[in-house]
Amino acid sequence: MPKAQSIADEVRRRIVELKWRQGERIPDEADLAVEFDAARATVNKALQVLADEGLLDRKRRAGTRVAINPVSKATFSIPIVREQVEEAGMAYSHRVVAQRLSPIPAQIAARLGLPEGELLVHLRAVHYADGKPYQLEDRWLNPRAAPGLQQAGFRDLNANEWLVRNAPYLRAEFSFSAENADRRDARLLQTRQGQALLILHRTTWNDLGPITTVRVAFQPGHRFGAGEGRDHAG
Amino acid sequence: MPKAQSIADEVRRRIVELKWRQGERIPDEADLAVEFDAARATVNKALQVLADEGLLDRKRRAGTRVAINPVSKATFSIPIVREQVEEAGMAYSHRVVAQRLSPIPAQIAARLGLPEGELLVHLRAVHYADGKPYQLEDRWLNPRAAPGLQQAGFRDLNANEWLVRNAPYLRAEFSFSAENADRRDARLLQTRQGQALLILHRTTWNDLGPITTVRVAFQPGHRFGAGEGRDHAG
DNA sequence: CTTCAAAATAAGTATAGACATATCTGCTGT
DNA sequence: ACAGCAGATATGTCTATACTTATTTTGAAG
Repeated sequence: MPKAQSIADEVRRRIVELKWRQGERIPDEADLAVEFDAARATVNKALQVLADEGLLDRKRRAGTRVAINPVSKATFSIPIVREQVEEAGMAYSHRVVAQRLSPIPAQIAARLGLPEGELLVHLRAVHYADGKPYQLEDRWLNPRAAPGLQQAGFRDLNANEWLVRNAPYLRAEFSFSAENADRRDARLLQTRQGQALLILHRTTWNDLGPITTVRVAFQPGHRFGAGEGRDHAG
Repeated sequence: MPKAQSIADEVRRRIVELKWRQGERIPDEADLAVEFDAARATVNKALQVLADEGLLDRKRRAGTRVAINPVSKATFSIPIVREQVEEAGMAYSHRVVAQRLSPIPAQIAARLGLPEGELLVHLRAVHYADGKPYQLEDRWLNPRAAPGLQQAGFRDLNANEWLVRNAPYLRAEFSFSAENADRRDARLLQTRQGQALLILHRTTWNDLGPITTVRVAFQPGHRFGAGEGRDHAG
């Protein structure tokens, strides 16, 4: 095991076992280097890891303190829905329900930071697993931030897959909420009106501007998990 | 701006602008060190950052490639609800609805990795903002993993706050789902039965075992956001 | 042509040394 | 008492060097 990592583990252990308490100052890098018989750079690396994890707060001259409230990093992948379904051993299919160039409403404009009424591609599609609705996408696409999108053809484009493979992004925003299924949601997901649905809003940007924003409505009962250090799907 | 960071930014730019495409091999550390006039250690640090972000896949001898699978990291903190409410300029209050030592049902046992029937503290509480229900907690606490919990007294304990301040954890798991409010949810959140509720399940562990698992039901309409990512696509 | 071992390679890790920079502490003079 | 400056100090960053380790390539032996 790498030395830096074993130092990080030991420091983590001391924090979890309350040997070093929240808000308390811990020995400086030089002292720890002596204690662990390592170079200062190695101790520095270990402590930086813990600071990234949110366990330590570090400030020049002021030293290193145990963070007051720890932060958890969860990892989301933006999955290719087809692969996700197939990995679960089910047959994937996909249907584009609607698709046209359309002026964006105020709410979407605000989310994207574009002027209201700008023309973007509006796409509604359903992903199926073994013929049953799996998730429902309501998506706006900005061809200006994703050159090549026009050529990809919109007729039966699987936007999710095309974007994952062709449009790297610099920034993303996620939010979760819950909504009662309206008439359309219920019809497309083949469930009853009023059914509680987990809704994920996701927007991505690159240096040319917003790429896409999407509202994903999951199949009733779906659980979206995120555990520390693990890759998870959605 | 630190050199390592500007190298990372430049590499990121080349990926986003498709100069280096997915799956493609990028120059090795030594070559990049020459190009950017830096030591190899500095280039290494920059590329490690990008690999952590999920943008690059690195393997000894095989070199560094642009990652195929997009991964986005979002950071959750476990908030102190009281502070969250007060920061929004509202008055916080809190009510413990039920609380007793109770054998855990199978579902909770499975989630915690403990034997069914083990005695844990079961707690139900409501957090209020300006007198209106803000969120509803249904929590199981393991005193064995959080010594001092007994002394903290369960009568009107704000478990959320006590835990954040006194029980650092090593691992956490989150999941989101949506549920229609049942009778009890509706009563405690002062909403109608059937209302779609965003549900967060959260479990934390330290080296002594599971600390707590909690089901949080948010006020109707609540949106749980997580921003900041940096990778691929859609 | 196959198998397997040795060589080459690129990343992984650690080190000592140096300098930069933020910020805390204490001193100084008014 | 107080403002402001000077030093001290802990972390931030970079470099050159060395050695380690996983993996691919090569090439020799069967």
